[in-house]
Amino acid sequence: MPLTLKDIAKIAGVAESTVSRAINNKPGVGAQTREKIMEIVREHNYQPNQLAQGLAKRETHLLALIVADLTGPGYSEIIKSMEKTANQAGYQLIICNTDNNLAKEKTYLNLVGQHRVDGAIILGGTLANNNIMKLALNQDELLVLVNCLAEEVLIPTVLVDNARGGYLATVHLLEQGLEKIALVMGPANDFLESEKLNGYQQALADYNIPFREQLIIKTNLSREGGYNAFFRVMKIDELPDGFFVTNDLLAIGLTEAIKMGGYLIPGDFAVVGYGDSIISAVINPALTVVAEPLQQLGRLAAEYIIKLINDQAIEEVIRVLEPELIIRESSSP
Amino acid sequence: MPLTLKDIAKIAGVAESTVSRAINNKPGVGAQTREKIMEIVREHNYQPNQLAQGLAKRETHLLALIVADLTGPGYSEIIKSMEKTANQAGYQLIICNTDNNLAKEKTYLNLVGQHRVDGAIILGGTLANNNIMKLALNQDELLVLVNCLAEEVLIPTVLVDNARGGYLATVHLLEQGLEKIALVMGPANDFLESEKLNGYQQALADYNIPFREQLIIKTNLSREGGYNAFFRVMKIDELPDGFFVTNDLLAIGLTEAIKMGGYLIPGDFAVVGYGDSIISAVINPALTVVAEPLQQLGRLAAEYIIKLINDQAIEEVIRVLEPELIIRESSSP
DNA sequence: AAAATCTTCGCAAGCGCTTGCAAACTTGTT
DNA sequence: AACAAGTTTGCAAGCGCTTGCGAAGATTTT
Repeated sequence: MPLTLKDIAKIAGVAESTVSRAINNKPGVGAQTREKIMEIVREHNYQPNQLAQGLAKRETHLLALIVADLTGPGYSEIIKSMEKTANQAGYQLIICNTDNNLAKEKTYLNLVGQHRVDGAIILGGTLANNNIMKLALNQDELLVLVNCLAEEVLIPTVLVDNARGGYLATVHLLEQGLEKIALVMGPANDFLESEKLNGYQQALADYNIPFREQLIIKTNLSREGGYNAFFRVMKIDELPDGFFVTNDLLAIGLTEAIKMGGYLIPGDFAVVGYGDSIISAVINPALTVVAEPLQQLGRLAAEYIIKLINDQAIEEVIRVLEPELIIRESSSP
Repeated sequence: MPLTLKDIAKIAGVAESTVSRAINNKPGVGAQTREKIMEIVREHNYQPNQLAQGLAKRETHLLALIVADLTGPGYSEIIKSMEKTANQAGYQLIICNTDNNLAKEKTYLNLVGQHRVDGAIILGGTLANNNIMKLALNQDELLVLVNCLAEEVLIPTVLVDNARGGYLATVHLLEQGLEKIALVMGPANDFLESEKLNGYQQALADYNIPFREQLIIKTNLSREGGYNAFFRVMKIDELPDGFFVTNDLLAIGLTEAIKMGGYLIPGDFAVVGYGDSIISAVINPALTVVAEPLQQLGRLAAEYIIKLINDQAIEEVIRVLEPELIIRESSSP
């Protein structure tokens, strides 16, 4: 059984309140009394019971990390840096994997409302927007969004400029002299995906290349999706000379299909992927990709939520991070 | 401000204790009283404050997931299934990434001792053994180990039979008629690695192939490690005809080196990897691997710790799961 | 040296819940 | 009709901590 405040007070020969004030660096304790108490605390390795502390102060120092699928691309990296930042500020992360299950989602979002956690971070994906909204409308629910965006309601968010990413990728291909660039993407109702499309279009416009609807292949974000996309594209009248693929799995499938078709990358088709997972680096040929600042994403999210909890101002409610182009073999001239 | 027990009691016109008993399905509440209370609870969507509940019952329904590096291979998969299982039993996982930092490790392990969490799961890696021991010696610290093993002290553990994995991989290569099988592995002081070596040796013995120390390449578990391993092996007098690689990253590096050297897989060298990450499937050629039952690992770990918490017996203190061989191109005849 | 001010400290209530115990109420038995 | 036995409910203490407020002590002021 761990020591309690009472025990420390008894040992030190002072009242519990004095010990409490000493430990929490609050005024109202004499210098030598404080030192004596701290000495005893150190000696006995006393650590206050967070439950009791939380109950009294109405805070848990817990953060809910709500994510549809923990195994998402780059998520471990993001989460790792999130945990680190949170931890340094004295917070712990609790995992809430929703599996895209509406009920679980709701339960988890409730954690905040029920004062079980001090705040929540929603990471990526298709978390039901109305759930979020309902939560957000309860004024004091603290919430930060990472790599996703809420509609109709303003919630502190940190995300990557996917339009910029799409732009970078497309421009890179255009700069290689390619003009018929196919875009293989996921469902366009996903904000992240549609932004990439925007960037793609912007790039074409800047280079005076006409946009051709045919070259946009929407499929599901999977390996098969990528695989099939290639054969779908091969059916159109004028073949593309380059591919911009918005997702890792898609890229894998696509490159497999290309090779299967007996074509060479980058000889016949240049390919640019999205997301600097290890996969894109080991695939053959190594993929040129738009890389997202994963660590920064995680760190900022943690910083944001902690600031919110402490009633500190946030610089930018929607913080947009710049992606970066990593050039490898799959797009060399 | 959420409703409290008191509020519900007032609405129902009964004492708090009655409400508490009704909610917790305890005896001593009349049927219609109970129903009436539950009705009100539902209607107001009341959820007890876990902090207060925890304080009174001395339990938090929190589990610490202690892991050296969250981004480890297959960990997201394990964690996902762990979270699911824990959650179904009413527990939440809190992330504790130690970064192999001894101080953090200690702090996190303390969470258990300080009654901040009801139990802890240590996942993989090189968590300092003496830390664990010290913790384990405190009788009532609840701890489960996943994919690692404690020395000198018996702690409930669930892990994969790596010796079996090594055996399967090696036998598979032997069955292809290969006789000079190199083993590329991580540091042998890692129990997981040394077990694979044991399996390898056992397989050789069963097939009457002499063990040759030269063919064992110990390196660090990284891509470069794998890359360099190949060139180290090429210096020995008699070249191998097959490789058993104990790790994903290692396998990537090794295959790169092999291709770089102008050799073919599986033509010149057959390769078998370990751990069925997506990487092994997308690499060229697709890797034959020993796959670990990741989901089961996570689920069992959660089940174990929850059983411990509830003072239930555990079938086997050390639960060993069977790996499985997935045959792909890299080892075809 | 007494009064006024500041500092240091302890008392006690409260955070929201659980639980042992006794009071009140049922029901069954003779 | 009276009592035993069982059931249902409420009282109150306690989990370990924080914090407002007043008491005591130390320090300064006139």
